[in-house]
Amino acid sequence: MDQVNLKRLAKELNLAVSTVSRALSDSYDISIETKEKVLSLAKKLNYHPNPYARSLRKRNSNTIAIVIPEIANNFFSLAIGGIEEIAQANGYHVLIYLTHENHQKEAAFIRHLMSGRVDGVLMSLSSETDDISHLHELKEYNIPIVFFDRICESINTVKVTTNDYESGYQATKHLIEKGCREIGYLAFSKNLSIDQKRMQGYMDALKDQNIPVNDDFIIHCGNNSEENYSKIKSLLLSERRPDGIFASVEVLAILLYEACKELSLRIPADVKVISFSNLRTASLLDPPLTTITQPAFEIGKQAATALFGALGKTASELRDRKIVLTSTLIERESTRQLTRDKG
Amino acid sequence: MDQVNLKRLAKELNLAVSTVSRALSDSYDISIETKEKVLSLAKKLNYHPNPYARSLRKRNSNTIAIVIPEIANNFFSLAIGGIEEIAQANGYHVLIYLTHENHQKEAAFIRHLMSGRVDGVLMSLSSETDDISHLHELKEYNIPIVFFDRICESINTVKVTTNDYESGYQATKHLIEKGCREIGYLAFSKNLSIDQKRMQGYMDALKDQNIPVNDDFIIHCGNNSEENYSKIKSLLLSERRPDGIFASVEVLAILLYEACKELSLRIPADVKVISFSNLRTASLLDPPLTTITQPAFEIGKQAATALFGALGKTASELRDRKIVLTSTLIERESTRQLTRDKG
DNA sequence: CTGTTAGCGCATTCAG
DNA sequence: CTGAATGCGCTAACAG
Repeated sequence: MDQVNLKRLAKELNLAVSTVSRALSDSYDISIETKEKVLSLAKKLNYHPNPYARSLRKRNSNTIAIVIPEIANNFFSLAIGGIEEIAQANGYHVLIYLTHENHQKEAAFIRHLMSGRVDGVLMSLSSETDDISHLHELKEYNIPIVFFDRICESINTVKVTTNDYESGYQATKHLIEKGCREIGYLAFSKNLSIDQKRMQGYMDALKDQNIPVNDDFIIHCGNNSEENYSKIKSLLLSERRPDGIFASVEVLAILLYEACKELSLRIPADVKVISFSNLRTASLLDPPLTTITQPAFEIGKQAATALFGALGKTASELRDRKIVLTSTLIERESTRQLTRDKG
Repeated sequence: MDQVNLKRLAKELNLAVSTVSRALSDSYDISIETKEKVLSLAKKLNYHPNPYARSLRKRNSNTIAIVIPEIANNFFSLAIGGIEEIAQANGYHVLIYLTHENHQKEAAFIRHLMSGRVDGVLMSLSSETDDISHLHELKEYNIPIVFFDRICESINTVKVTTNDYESGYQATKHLIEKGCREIGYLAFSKNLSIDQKRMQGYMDALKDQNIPVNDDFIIHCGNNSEENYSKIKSLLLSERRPDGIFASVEVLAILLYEACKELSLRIPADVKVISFSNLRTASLLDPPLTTITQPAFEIGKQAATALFGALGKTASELRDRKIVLTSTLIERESTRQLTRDKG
């Protein structure tokens, strides 16, 4: 089947290519009759404008990129859903790039995006990233970027997060109020400001209650799940085992649960747990997991909305600002006692 | 900053545009010296070829599309991860389109993709889709499509699934072996062949054990979570409550757990549950969920690999065939008794 | 080994 | 209201 393009339509209708083009874009100076003729033929021949020709000509792509560490993660899946919804509503296409927490890949993706493939970028930093020259370069190309969750503080743009410091403070305070005095913290990455803030909240909450910070209780995890698991086990097996643990990210809470199970430690009798998490099954866990839940979908939507707000504009409409959404502490009490009594 | 393109490089080096182009693509008939000159200037000026100009010229996009119902779903997240890995390895870009189980959206996306925006499509059908004319149209445009999981039987192409019939049979047999005689089935969509097959496995397993199929035990769920929840509750409250339930998809298992909790029904004492599921926390649920786990990541990889195998080729290399991966029945026994004894 | 020429399909100026 | 001409940035055929 021959390509059906403007030239083809024009020939069949004895019109100029430019006329057909304008008719299809509903230009005001085309007669209604020719518009109808053009449109009906276009529909009949199943005409689809070539997006790459259009992008080349118009110097925009109607496409954005999402650059994130991983996707098999409740937070990011939900956020992508929010982004995609806004993108769809704006007629935009969404490219997705997974860095797998790898700085090299992240830099390569970002550098590629300087080619003009996308009109804007939505990004969450990889945990490995400490050098951010690639991000500065992208800015020089005038490609707008909006950060969400794992933001980059030192780039001037819109950053969408939750109230990480306050949440960390609140989580720790929650454990203290539950009677914990020896509270562990499972850290995820020194590079990420979200983790720094959550940890700062943790430390300040301890200080405010005159509980000394014990560095042995702060476990620095990384991207190796096996290693994280054994570090967590070590913590649980240490002489002075914590009576409460705050996991800064969901995946560490899951490992913690697994480790407790392996070691036959009871949650919350032996150790109380709270975690940042968007687990849908948090209330069904054994025992239920008390979480700091982020409005992930909304974060995606806000980030995308901020980006699209800047796309049409002239200057960098993305003036440096933070959009801070509020996460929710959801306490989930075990119903097991209840069930057992009934059983 | 002025655009840096081939013309610019050519001018600065007093070369023809075509020479620069060939030097950059490492053509064999360019002298090493000019190649080096070109490459060093390109690097110095931070040259990035315009992907849309290239796509327009070369009539390919180095891009594929993933069209799926949703993303906040363990199966699809994992599958996307697999797809993305293969795409990255092949230097391809990945566009993502979420249909939200909506047939209209699905058809609109597919029709848009006839424009040539992508070189191929990876797809999982929306549960609403019964009319598949859009898929036939896409085929006419010679855009290869590979289905995974929620395949479309009547389109001739590669289809990647798990052994759904056998898994359904096995799951049901498992419940029977556990002593269940009144086994419910939570169906997800009449349109989807995976559900039909799982259900057929369920029915055949019952028949083989001379257990009559009770239509009241087959609950047809949809895309409305509230409704599904109340249907599940009705099942659990029915006079002749099932003693075992097979959930055909993960989300229904979660609802089932929640309903049991609300009704203070004990799993597995009152009702045993098995489900298709890729929940990472299956073993941490209360009680642990016995699952049929699909190799979701591998499914994504296989689907992508099949698609890329066809991209370079001349004719439709996607001859009609099925790739069937094997899902795993993972039985998870409650350890609660154990824990309680120790406590 | 390198330059010239000719489009890919589209949108947009400039003429009528 | 419509047509002719131009070029977005790139690749590829054809010369030399």
